[in-house]
Amino acid sequence: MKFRKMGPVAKRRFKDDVYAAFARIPAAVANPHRLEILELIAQRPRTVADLAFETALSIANCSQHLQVLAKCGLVTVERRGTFAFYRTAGVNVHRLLRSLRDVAEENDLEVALAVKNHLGDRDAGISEFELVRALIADPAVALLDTRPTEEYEAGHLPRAINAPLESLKSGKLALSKAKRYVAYCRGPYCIFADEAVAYLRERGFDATRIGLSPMDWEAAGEELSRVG
Amino acid sequence: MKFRKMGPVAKRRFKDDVYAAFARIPAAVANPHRLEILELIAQRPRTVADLAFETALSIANCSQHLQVLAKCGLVTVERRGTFAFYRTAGVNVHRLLRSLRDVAEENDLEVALAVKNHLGDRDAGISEFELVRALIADPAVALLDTRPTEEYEAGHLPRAINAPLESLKSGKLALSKAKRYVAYCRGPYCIFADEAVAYLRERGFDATRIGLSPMDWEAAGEELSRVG
DNA sequence: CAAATAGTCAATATATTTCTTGAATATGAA
DNA sequence: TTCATATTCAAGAAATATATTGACTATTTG
Repeated sequence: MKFRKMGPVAKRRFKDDVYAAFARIPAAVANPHRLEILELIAQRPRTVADLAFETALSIANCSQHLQVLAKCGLVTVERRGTFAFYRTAGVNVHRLLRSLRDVAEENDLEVALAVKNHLGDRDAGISEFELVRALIADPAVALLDTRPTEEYEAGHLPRAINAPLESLKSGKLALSKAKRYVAYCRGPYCIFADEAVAYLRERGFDATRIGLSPMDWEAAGEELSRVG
Repeated sequence: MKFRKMGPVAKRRFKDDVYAAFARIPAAVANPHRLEILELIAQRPRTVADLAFETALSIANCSQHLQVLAKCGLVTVERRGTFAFYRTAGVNVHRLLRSLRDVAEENDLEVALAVKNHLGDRDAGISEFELVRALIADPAVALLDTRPTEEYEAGHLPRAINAPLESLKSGKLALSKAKRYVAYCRGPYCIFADEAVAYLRERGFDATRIGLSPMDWEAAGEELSRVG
């Protein structure tokens, strides 16, 4: 079948339909809880109960949010026994989250403000992406993945060491004052890396954070390292 | 000021604040009319009345939508006399629109369905982006920008000729059966290129469409040509 | 089989978003 | 100054989205 000519009224109806369908994707992402859920499962797949706990939502509510996301194809489910593991649908979803953050950072002062209100003048950190490659290559630098071990295992930056706060506190990690520590976590709005940097600095180590997350790294077309 | 430690309750409040602020951007884009408005002014700046006409909205309603977009920093206004010219805030906004479309195309069957319902099996066209560079370089190919002249003048693909439907119909453009015509317009959900291709094919020309728009081209970091 | 667990569904009250209407403002022209 | 034009503002009705509650289904365990 070929393209069919339309009068002006048909054209308007067509456009209305297209944009209505199209708008469902931003609508799915336009809820604070769903955004948080998305960023969580972008780190690694999770069950409904996991997500409900981490987001402080009721299980029913969380399940409903997940279904909204699934209906738009933003997340997929895999059922194993009575569990439902949700994961992001693909790298395009990560790219979408990334470009939302880019716009937020460039345009929306309120996000930055909300962060400042709580964090004070957060450590500006080493800039971004271009540098990360150099950091990975630099043997004087130790990259610290400050996320929970499960997320580290699901994919981390090359050469990064898993170093969640408890792990640092336990003293099991051998740290050196000669090294330069660069911490990252789930992204610029996550505080794991801040906590780790604060902890390390108090003890006299050279520590900085970067805002880049493994999700961003992958969205930019780079490979993540995995365990096992 | 440095990073300040937070208890679990403070952390939750912090996250709620961050994601609430963050979600305002997708919320602004989550309305069909605002999406259409954004895609229109991504082509070239427009006045409120222009946009109201093109989207078939009342002027007051359109103005309100524009203010929602402006409040998130997605669009900017420039006032000249009694006119208000709205334009997209920058290339990040274009990238956001692009990644929404990517997700839509990959995941959301309904958009594709809405398109199919109205267009029939639309001409699949030559694939995408990678090819466009080759097309631009190929002297046997004539790139047709089928958008209105004002949009063409605001920025078009290198070597493209402005060829809105009326212009083709008027016969003022010298066309050759030896050429291969490749048409584009505002993007995959716009029908200008379809109309041009249909018109040319009826008359025995070799014509195809591509879905790529000048906006995408720019979002990918390429330069647009401008008149004047 | 019954009980426990993980998740989903359905109904409803609440909150938010959207469109319409008509008035208000602000600029430029006569 | 007066008028017309382009846009914005404000209030309210209608439509939509959200969180809560409690019931429901399906799978595993005893």
